[in-house]
Amino acid sequence: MPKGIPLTEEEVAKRRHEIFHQVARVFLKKGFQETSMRELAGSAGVGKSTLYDYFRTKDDILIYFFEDQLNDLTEAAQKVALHNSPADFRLRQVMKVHLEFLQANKSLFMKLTTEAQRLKLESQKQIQKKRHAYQDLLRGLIEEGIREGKFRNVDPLLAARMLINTMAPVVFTTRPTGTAQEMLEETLDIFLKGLQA
Amino acid sequence: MPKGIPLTEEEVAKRRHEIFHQVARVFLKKGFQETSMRELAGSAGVGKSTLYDYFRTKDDILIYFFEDQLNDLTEAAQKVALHNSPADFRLRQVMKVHLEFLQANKSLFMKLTTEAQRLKLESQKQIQKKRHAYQDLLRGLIEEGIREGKFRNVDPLLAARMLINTMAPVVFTTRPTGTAQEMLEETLDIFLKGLQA
DNA sequence: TACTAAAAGCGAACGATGGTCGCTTTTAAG
DNA sequence: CTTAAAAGCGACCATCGTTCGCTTTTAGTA
Repeated sequence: MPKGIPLTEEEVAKRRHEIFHQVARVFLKKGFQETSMRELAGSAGVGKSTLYDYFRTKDDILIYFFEDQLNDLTEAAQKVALHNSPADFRLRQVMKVHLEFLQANKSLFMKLTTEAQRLKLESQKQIQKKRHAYQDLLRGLIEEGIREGKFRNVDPLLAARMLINTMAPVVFTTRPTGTAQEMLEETLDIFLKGLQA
Repeated sequence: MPKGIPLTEEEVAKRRHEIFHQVARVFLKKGFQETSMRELAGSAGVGKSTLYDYFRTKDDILIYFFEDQLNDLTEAAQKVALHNSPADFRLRQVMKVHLEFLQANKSLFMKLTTEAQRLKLESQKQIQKKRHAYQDLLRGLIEEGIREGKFRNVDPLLAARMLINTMAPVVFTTRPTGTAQEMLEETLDIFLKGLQA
């Protein structure tokens, strides 16, 4: 990277992604909190301060990519949610997309989700808004299902939060009862049957 | 506490409880990870090393009491689970006991549950066994419900984990949709209807 | 009564951490 | 050739969790 010439925003974003994927290799193995900035820098082949040139704090390294992925999930889910089919079918499709995200790239999003819950409380506040956006998307689908007579009259936000909070721990567990796909399908079955009108 | 005379195990346990409830006052406000050993010691009116005389590590302070409460919950739930009534009714009663635990002492167990998820990964392994014990209790109830024809044939461990993992985040939320009682009741409704034969 | 070992309590010190400061090198503009 | 600006980064800082070893108190023993 030549000095003396300021980087464009694209170059900064590209550099962040490069650094992230390099540091991810080490922290996904031993845990984000268990990995020091010195170790992260070493695995990216840069100096410790370089991390601070691209990220405000240590927590921001994880937040930046967690939010990136959560945005992608919300957008992908939004596309599915806009299909012209019954709400319960679309909800099921959205949750399949969610599972795909959880499992992609050696469960990167899954692991980021788990690590995000272990960040400092201040850091978690930053993520909250984007989590709400995804919750609201599911809430909309559940509301449609209620209007269509497919779902009974439950609190849609509660149901949305119930579903989301169930996802990661049910799939990412030390006591699996089947494949991730099977566990998700069964969880969805129980949930959707619980909503059935 | 007189020196020169070794403390009995009861005295040690009593002392631990005293210290814990003193340190809890400060870390429940600002987060366990956000509170230093120096601050914990100060709030208990003891020296920093005194904490190490009673607890092996910082994490052990929280683990000791989290496990204590989880044992109490499992025992209380066990008593309810042994009643002579339909399994679906008993499951509902057990979850009421669970909510009582989550809400007691200004949500002490709830907050410990949340903080426990932010401990070091090694520390979390320590808690796992006791978590499994509670999961197995609910699994047993669900299995009975299936045998009684009250529940349909789902994987009982998956369903148990689904329910437990739903509890804390649904009730302890920044986006409540009612009182804790109401949110729990509705969550249980959705879940039990989902299991219905 | 004096001595001694053992126990509780604890502050100084240690090695490690996240984060900052300011230096070095490279680059383009004038 | 000079200069300002930018990227990169290691030494340094304050604070952390944990350990070491000291002080005080106590009871048992000679």
